[in-house]
Amino acid sequence: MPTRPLNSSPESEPADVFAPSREASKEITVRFNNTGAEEKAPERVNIREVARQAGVSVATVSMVLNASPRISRSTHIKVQRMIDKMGYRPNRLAQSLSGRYTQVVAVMLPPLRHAFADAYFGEILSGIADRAGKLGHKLLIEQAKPQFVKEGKHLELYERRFVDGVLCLGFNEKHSFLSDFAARRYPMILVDNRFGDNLLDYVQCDYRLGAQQAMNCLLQLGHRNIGMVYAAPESPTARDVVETYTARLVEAGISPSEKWLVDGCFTDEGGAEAARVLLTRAPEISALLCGNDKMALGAIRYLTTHGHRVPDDVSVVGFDDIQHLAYANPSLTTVHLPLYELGVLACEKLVERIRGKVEHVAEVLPTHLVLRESTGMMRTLRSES
Amino acid sequence: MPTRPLNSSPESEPADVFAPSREASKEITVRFNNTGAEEKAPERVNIREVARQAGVSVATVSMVLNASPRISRSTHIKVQRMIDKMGYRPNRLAQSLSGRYTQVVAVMLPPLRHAFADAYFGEILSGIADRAGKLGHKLLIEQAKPQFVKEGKHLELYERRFVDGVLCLGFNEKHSFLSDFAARRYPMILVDNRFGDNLLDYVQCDYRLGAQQAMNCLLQLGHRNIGMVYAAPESPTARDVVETYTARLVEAGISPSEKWLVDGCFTDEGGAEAARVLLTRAPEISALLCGNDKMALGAIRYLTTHGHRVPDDVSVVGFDDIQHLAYANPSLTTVHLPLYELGVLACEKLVERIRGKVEHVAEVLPTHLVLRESTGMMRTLRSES
DNA sequence: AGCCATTGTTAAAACAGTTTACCATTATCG
DNA sequence: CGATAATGGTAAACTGTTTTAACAATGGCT
Repeated sequence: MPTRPLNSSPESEPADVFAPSREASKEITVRFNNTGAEEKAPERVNIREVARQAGVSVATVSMVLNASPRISRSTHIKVQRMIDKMGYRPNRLAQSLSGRYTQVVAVMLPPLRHAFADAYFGEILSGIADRAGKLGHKLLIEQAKPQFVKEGKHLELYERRFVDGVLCLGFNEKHSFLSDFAARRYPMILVDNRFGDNLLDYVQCDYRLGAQQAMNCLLQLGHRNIGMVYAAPESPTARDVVETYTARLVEAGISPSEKWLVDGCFTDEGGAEAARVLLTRAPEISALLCGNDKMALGAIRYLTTHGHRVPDDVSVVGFDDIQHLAYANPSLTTVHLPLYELGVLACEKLVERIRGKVEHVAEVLPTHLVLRESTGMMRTLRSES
Repeated sequence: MPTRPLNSSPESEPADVFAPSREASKEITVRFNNTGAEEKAPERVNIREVARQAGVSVATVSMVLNASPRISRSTHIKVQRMIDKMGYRPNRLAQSLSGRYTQVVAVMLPPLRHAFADAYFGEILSGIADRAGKLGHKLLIEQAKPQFVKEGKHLELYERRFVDGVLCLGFNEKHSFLSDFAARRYPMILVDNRFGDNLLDYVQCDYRLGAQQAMNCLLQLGHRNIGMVYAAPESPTARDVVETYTARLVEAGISPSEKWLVDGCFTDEGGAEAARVLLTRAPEISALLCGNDKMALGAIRYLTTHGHRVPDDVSVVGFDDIQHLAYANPSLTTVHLPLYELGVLACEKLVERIRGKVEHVAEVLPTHLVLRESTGMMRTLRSES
């Protein structure tokens, strides 16, 4: 999608955004404060004040703010000028209280220790944040700690009118509290996952397609004994990958073995350990498909430090295409998930759902393979050629 | 709401000239509702409803909610019971509108492409989020894109009453808009940085101490020709490190050379490139101090792939101690920054500042060295022993 | 008994907007 | 020319809470 500069330098903006006149008045304000009179220093102006100064009713100012067609051009200009002159900014608490929407959406993260420092979540969040900004929505972040859910705070988010809707990242069918949202018809979208029964709204990457792309690559390179480091079997999308992996093996006339499958817990260390287990109990393996890049990296680290060259002895394919891994050594061949775009889509669809423009959300985004250095032809084929 | 009946009672009562009881006419409404249909499932209950059912005034319910000591024990229990029974949740838009605080704080991130996926920001954010939760505050995230600042949206955050205060991560003196907050006395705390004039509130790690710990380590291992990969010279804390590095060299009787200093831009690739430049133009270097872990990692990657063993030929020390790097090969000796704790402290202090409990915030947290495998005795010393 | 505190409760006035029903003007048309 | 429609604007009701001033009902003390 948008290809932004890697180092977008913020100093491109002018040094002083505001007119010096405003700065001057500020100084006066501060002095006034210091003499100890009243702390009404920032002098909040409200809609009534604007209406009086513009010589119109409060309703008229409100309609100007909301660009109502019932206001004539001349009145609109007159009022808008006064708004600018007085520096009036509508109080959005009052707006939301009397209106229908809060214009805030929440992002819920799972209770992992490093949820905020995660490359996978981060990429999705970037997309969400960008689109939310464009749609005039603010973003609230919450981590769904057990305590949080137990106290029903996830429902309070709506019921106390903190937000209009919620995006849930990194949850799976084990997190039954997610059904609470649907039961009350509160707008919620599951991001990059779905529930088995498809009763919950979701947007996700096409993990089946991704797994096929990865398997095609390995099979075409001549690999037949392909191991898989999976994770989170309780997640439908993760199961998609395993199922596709198995199906492709069968299609290629290879009978998949239980010995070729190990859980790597989505972590770096888990990936390393999984590689150890796999190559110990199934030395015939010449390629590994990993459920995410972190596990792939861990696997490569284990392999290279234990006498297996990558890709000469063992090929490795990852999943995610997280940043800064193009520089790894060897650089990782991986299935690119359009996570930024998924975040954008999730936010877009959530707002549509909030506005009642759609009833149900179920969207899938295609993946593609990024061929780098961690994959190669199978050993025997290479020596033959 | 769009379909708001102006006249809340369905049956048109004669204008109740004598009855000042809006409450009375509402009772009819409610009875009507209750005996009528049940289709309006979520049926929002408000404080008036609770008051009527409990047979007390709205003020009393409000005081029960806020645990006012002016309410008798018996009344408190009676009202609380009704609140629970009806599942009443106070509308926080109304609470904030009438009250002094929104109970929301914003976190501002710099306009970097991967700001949300960053291990450094993520660790601080974890601390902020945990403490905010404990203090009953919600978290809003914003990325300070140039456009955002240019339109004055950072001030709107307060002026339209989105938040009570702001925490700014990853900014430096070049970002002059930060002074806007202080000029208006809006609560804002700079996290892990400060402005030269110290007019802005801040909390930070003790970078001078950290740099000393790192230099002590290298000097004690016998290194004398120590290079430095720095970054962001416009940031006071980053300058602290460079200054301390230079000072310690001088103290040890070593004259620092300009050739030993290279900017690595805080990135992995920058670190690799910096290492290349340093070892090309100053082959005498036997140790590197890096301004963060990412650059250290990049440097190690360059070194190990270009005939320099780490730590046998060159020792490397990082800064940050970001997670999952303990597993790198060789694992990284680094200065641990208490980023989680810094986040907690920042949030704590911001809320104190909002509440008016403190006037100015300036806190510094100590660092400590984590000795791992990327450092070793200097070559010549080793061979002597 | 009369007076002053103390205690617990309440009516009403904020807070700052949006929306609706209604009311003047003009404009259109048979 | 008068009835009807369209246009532009407004008063007041409404969103759901906190807070303050006032008030009744006790209790303690001369």
